[in-house]
Amino acid sequence: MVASVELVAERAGVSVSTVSRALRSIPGVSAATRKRVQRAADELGYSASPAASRLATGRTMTVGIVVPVLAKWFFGKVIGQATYALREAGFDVLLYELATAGQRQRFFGTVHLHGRTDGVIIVALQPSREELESLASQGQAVALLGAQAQGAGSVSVDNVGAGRAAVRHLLNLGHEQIAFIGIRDEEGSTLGGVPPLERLVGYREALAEAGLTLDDAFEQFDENSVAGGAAAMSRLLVAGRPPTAAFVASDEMAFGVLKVLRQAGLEVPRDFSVVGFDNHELCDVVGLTTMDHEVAEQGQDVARILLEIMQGGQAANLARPARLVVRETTAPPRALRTATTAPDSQHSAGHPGNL
Amino acid sequence: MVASVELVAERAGVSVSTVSRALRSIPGVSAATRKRVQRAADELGYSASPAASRLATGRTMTVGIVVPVLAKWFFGKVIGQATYALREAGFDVLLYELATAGQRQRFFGTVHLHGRTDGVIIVALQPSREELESLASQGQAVALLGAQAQGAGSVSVDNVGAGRAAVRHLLNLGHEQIAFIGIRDEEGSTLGGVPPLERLVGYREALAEAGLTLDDAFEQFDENSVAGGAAAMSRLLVAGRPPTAAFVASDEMAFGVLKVLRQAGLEVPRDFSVVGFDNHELCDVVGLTTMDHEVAEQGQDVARILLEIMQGGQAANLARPARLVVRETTAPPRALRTATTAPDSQHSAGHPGNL
DNA sequence: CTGAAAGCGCTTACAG
DNA sequence: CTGAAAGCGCTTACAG
Repeated sequence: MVASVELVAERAGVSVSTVSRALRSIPGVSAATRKRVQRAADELGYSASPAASRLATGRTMTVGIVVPVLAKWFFGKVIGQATYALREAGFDVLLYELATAGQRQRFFGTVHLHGRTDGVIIVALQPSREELESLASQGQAVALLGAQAQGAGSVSVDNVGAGRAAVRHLLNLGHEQIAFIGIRDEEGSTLGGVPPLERLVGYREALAEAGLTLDDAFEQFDENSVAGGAAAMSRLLVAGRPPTAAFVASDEMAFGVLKVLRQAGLEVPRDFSVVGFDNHELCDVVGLTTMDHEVAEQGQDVARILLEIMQGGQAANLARPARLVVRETTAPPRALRTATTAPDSQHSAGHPGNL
Repeated sequence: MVASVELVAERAGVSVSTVSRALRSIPGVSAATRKRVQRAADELGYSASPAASRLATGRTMTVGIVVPVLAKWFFGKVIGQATYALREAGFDVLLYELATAGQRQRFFGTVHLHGRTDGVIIVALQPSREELESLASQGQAVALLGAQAQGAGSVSVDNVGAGRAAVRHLLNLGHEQIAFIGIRDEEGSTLGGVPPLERLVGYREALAEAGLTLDDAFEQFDENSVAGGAAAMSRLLVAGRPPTAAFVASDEMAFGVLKVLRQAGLEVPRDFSVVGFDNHELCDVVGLTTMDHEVAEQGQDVARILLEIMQGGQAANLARPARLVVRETTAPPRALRTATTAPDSQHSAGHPGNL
């Protein structure tokens, strides 16, 4: 049902070599012939067999995108943006979801990409040296998002700085009992990537700089989801000395935090402040204060960087900014507020505390 | 860097034909030889060149997934589930985002899939007869999610019935001024698919059955996003005769509706009820009452159906259920409530109405 | 059960 | 500027 070069050559009255050259805009074909070939190809609805060209050239014009999970806003956004940029450049994209350590092992332990893709974008996964070597031996160009590695391009965010900024915002509001809710990696794998860990470092740095002591009980980890955030917050609620605010390493977890807080009868930000991370598209709906790190741009950047590598360019390493987006989930802690705000404050000192 | 059949054949001391047969578990190879070949292949880290096998067999062991947009929960969920099922069956997945009418035209107007995929899953897009013919001429098996067509497998939901159920819930609570907020298709294309239209039909049917008259001003359409829902709700707020409830065709739009309501000082569900559609993972966070239609299952089903077709089976057409999930955004309308609830109702009849 | 050889449909030196 | 031919790395009748 689909034409071949021979058909086109016959119809245009030239050899297959000429058809091949004419259609791929290779110099050394007269304008007239080129036009004739083009028309014949159009009339036949011809499109070169990808398998045959790949076999002949060794190039696949396809890129792989590897993510730890598909059904999350962050990854959907990144994939969407990267895919768009890749398609513009004429590349197809093959999708790989590595949700478990087992899948990850199988993916890197097998030669699968060779002959399927020319390069691969790895999102939120820190590949080991062996994994990187496997990719290299398969002839893959590689670009990382949210990680860095020798020989690979990358785009990342200063997560330590961003974490510190988030906590500083809370400190500046007067909070001193600040918790951290982070992403727990599944079964010891690094599926969640390193950024979550860096955010914890930023949290600790900010507290240390403020002269506050760290409290293990204030650092809670759980799976990166609404349920995970809710579970972590629930643990904080029963702590001996309850926090008045929390920096949550992902917006989705922060949504869960907000939910638990509401269920516990605590009003945000009156009774508790929370700042998230990502600037998820639904932050606006719940008014979540968060750290924005331009996810869409990261997706485009990582695609551009991979494209450059595949064209023989240098493997660029890009650092992207993060910034605080203040909405409605942060405010001074209640104790402080009653002391500093106007005397006619509606929150009397005798207000029954919920925490 | 990657071994070829010849290398393996040499190492195992057999011909390439035998290697090929042994590795693909084709009968007619002695157990001993098979074992020897397998070992040689393992030692060399051999994996058949996909380009070469595709050229020789005509099969790609790859499936395409086409969605109107990637960065949305619904599509991420569907893709994730379908991808998992496909991978289990040994297929790779190629991703295509058709966000604009132009992209759609280019995709179907060109022979692109031929030689790249054996079949394609099309999500939330109603392909025309020409588009279907193009896919068929390219040798593609096709399965639809959220649409139906001659010769294609499909999984869909009774959207008319689901829409009717959603509205009936509102009617049963006593609402009589019920609005519909739907998805507006971009520039006359059917990128949004038919389900949103069917939900409108269900809405109208329910109202008609209840003996209520339809009001054009109560039917608002906008883009399928938080912003779109917010814009549509804003239009409803300035209507001459304001509604007391709305059935919103997607949860994301419903989130926008909730946001506008809150900004307008209206309390949900006290002043206004809303029921969404999808059972988005974040419904739980905001307490949105919605219609669940088992999105994950739909993703698995459509993959299974495509797999069956590619194995030469019948193109199955599956209908899936939808059900109401009551949370916290629906209640009787205020007027009714003050009249029917206990006399000591805290909402006095004289309460200043916001709508 | 195993091997030699043709063929899948392109691309690309090599000649002219 | 154009064409004949080899080659990319598999698979699969066809013989044996």
